[in-house]
Amino acid sequence: MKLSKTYDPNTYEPNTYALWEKSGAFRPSGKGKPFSTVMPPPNANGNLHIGHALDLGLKDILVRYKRMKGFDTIYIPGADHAGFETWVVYEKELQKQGKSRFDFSREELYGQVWDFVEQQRGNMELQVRALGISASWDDLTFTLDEKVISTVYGTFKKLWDDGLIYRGERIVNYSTKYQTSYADIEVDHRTEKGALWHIAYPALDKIDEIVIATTRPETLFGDVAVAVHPEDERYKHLIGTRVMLPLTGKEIPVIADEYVDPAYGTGAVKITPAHDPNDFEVGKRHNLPRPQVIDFDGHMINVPQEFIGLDVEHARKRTLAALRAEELIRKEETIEHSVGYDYKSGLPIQPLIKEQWFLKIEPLAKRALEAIDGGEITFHPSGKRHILTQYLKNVHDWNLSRQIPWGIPIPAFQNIDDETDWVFDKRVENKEIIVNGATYRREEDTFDTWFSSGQWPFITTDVMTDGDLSRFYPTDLMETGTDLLDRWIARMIMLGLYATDRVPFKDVYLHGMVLDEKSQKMSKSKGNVINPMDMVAKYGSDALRLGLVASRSPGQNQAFGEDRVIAGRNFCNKLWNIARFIEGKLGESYIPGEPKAVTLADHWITRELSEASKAIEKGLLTYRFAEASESAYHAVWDVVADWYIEASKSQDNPDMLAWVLSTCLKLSHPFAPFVTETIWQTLSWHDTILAQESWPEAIAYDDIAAAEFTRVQELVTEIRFVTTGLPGNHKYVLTHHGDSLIEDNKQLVAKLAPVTGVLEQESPEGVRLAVHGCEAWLSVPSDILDEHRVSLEARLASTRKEAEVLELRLRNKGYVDKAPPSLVEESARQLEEKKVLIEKLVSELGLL
RNA sequence: GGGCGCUUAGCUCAGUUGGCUAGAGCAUCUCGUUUACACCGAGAGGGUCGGGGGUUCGAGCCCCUCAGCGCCCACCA
Repeated sequence: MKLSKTYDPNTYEPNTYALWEKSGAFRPSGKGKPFSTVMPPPNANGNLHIGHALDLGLKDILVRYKRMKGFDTIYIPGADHAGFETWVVYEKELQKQGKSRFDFSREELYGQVWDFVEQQRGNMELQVRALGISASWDDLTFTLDEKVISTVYGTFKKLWDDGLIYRGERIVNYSTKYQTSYADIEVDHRTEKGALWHIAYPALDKIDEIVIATTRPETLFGDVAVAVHPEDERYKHLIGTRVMLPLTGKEIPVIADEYVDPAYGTGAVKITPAHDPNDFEVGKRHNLPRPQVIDFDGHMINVPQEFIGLDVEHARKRTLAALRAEELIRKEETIEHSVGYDYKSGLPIQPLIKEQWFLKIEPLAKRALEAIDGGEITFHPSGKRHILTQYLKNVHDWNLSRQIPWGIPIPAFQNIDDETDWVFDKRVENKEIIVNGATYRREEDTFDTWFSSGQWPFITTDVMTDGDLSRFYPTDLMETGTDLLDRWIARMIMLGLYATDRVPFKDVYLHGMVLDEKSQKMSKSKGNVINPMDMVAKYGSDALRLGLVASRSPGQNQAFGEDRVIAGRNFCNKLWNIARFIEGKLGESYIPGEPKAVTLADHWITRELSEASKAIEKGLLTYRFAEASESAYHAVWDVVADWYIEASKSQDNPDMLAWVLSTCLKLSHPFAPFVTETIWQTLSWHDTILAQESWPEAIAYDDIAAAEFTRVQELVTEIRFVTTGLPGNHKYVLTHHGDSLIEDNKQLVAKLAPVTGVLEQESPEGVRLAVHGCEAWLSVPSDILDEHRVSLEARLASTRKEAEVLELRLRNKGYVDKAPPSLVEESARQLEEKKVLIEKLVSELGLL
């Protein structure tokens, strides 16, 4: 097959992927030790972003490597219904149509979103393929698949039976825009400047007063008490008395509670149980009522007429104005405080009381901590472990309820005659069910998406039903973004341990965010988002993968450099041209024989590729992807292309050439799957699939011959250095005085180095080459030798300095006594080499 | 209020049990159409590893300290 001059990825990638799929290359082989990883399911109706390309690509590198190493390998793909995210998108669609969620029943909405998602579901999966991800598509799991729902219900039932699920009225983080509650973790806390108002609440005697401090004056209508610290001398006399709640004519008690910090504000706090989590707790302790004054849509209720219906912001202004009019504001100070925002809408989160389903997290968190502390899970980078344990130590009960229709319905029913009587039942397609003669009405809320995602590893491997894939659990690797550490990783560990008694994965690898070229976070609003598919179209899928992986360390956010993608593209082209050269050399009718190292270059390349293979494996097994890919890059480019191919032009060995090519392809395959497979398919001497080939085996070589080649390299490099340093673009004759290495490798040297010939002479003349391993001269005429003197002198000076450093080191008793002997030997050897060079340089300068 | 991370060549970054004469890609300079590749080849320049102190035979790597950036967590009104 004739290959074009440059590799054009777009011509080959789709066909190559189709070949893989058709041949079943990505299905687990059923042979060997299992190796598994699970894809963090991308949003089914979304598009992949650059972070996905990194995320999916890193795992794929390892998966492809393990497959080649003979593991029974599976990469389980997924698609996420992305409950809330998708719902927000769909609700916008509804708005465009002039409709709202209240126009439909839950079933209708669910059906509509299902169709909406179904329409564009293919995109994401096509994009994953375009990235060359070797996923086992037959095992694709969508987060609303039957098996997901049944497993989630099974876990919920177990939690319910174990008394870990409870329904409670609590302060929840509520998005008034999207009309649903959030988990703590979904609230975006921002530190900002705000005002702290000191407001006087008059005592009943109208003479005394108590001044409270608040950032939220509009909630005073919901106040049920003023709290002070029990030991606070300033207020002790007021404890137990009543004060007037401004603007309302209500009387509220002054109570004592340890929660109050006497040093903050005025040391007196208004207590609003319905709109502040702390106040809620105080209210509970003191058995206070909890009137709600802000409604779920963010407007004022149960307040004096003039405030009814105002949104929070206006209510605040009007309340302050009214207080000012009554001269009750004593002070206004500016403070820094933290405000919770809706991460989606950017509006403030309202703490509101709502009855929700909660999961008692403590026992689960405790068990997760034990597993982590017991070393059952390894983290890369290891430091992230502490972030997780810190989270697990402080985590609060998890609110599982979401008031959105797009999700897994909570399988609970409420007795219509007894609102405290709830039963677990999976018949969620019914609005009402009869149990023991009583009618129960269905819960309308759905689960937080993370409740099902948190069970992903054991759902996708069918552990609970002991299915075919259960051998892949626990999975070997969980690789995802650092941002998902608590919201996802923590929950998978907790729920995995709870449901299966085993950790869901052995290793966690966390990558950092892919930032834009200027190290800024990518965001739609900044317009700096890089679409991975654009990169694939421009440079090819492999180039993108190589570019993303290069020089990237775990857990570290890092800028995206198109430079690196270009370097990746060039690497693919390099491979392509190595193949063109070798295939051209071998011809269409080549029949492979046993590769056997014959020439010095053969021995050397065998050694180099065997070392490269080891370096790549070591890199991959320690999750140092960048180092591994660099090893492959270096082996292909600097070793094979720059030296071996060139050397083969003077002495070739077809079977070795074929072996070198296939070894290059195998070693590079995890990092550049498309181009390597494409080339593999052009090889005339076999019809296998590279993705299913085994990792290269080392072949025998002679150490001495390999070392001799490196001496030839040193000689060649020196000739090149000297020649380019001289004026004019002349080539010279290389002469020597019975040096067998040079004499035996005349043609090789002449091929690699810019010389007009290699001659053996009785008394060689010209520049004596400062090379350690051999004795040679370059026939430079004396009139241009002077030009060489300057560089020679510089060379001598720096070599002397280096020798001096080595000498000092070896004279240092501490070094000789304490450093490892091999290191001392190495230094001594280096010093000897330097001395030889100095001697040569000195004699050369003397000749000039 | 807690925790984490970063500061290494012009740019983006590697550098994990301390042994480095500190690397890569891109950029720069010089030369080059040699039977694959200009998405190329050969060669070169460029860094007191943020500042200061310490431990050590030896520190980019460990400890202390200062400075500058960034991120995460948190129910103090």
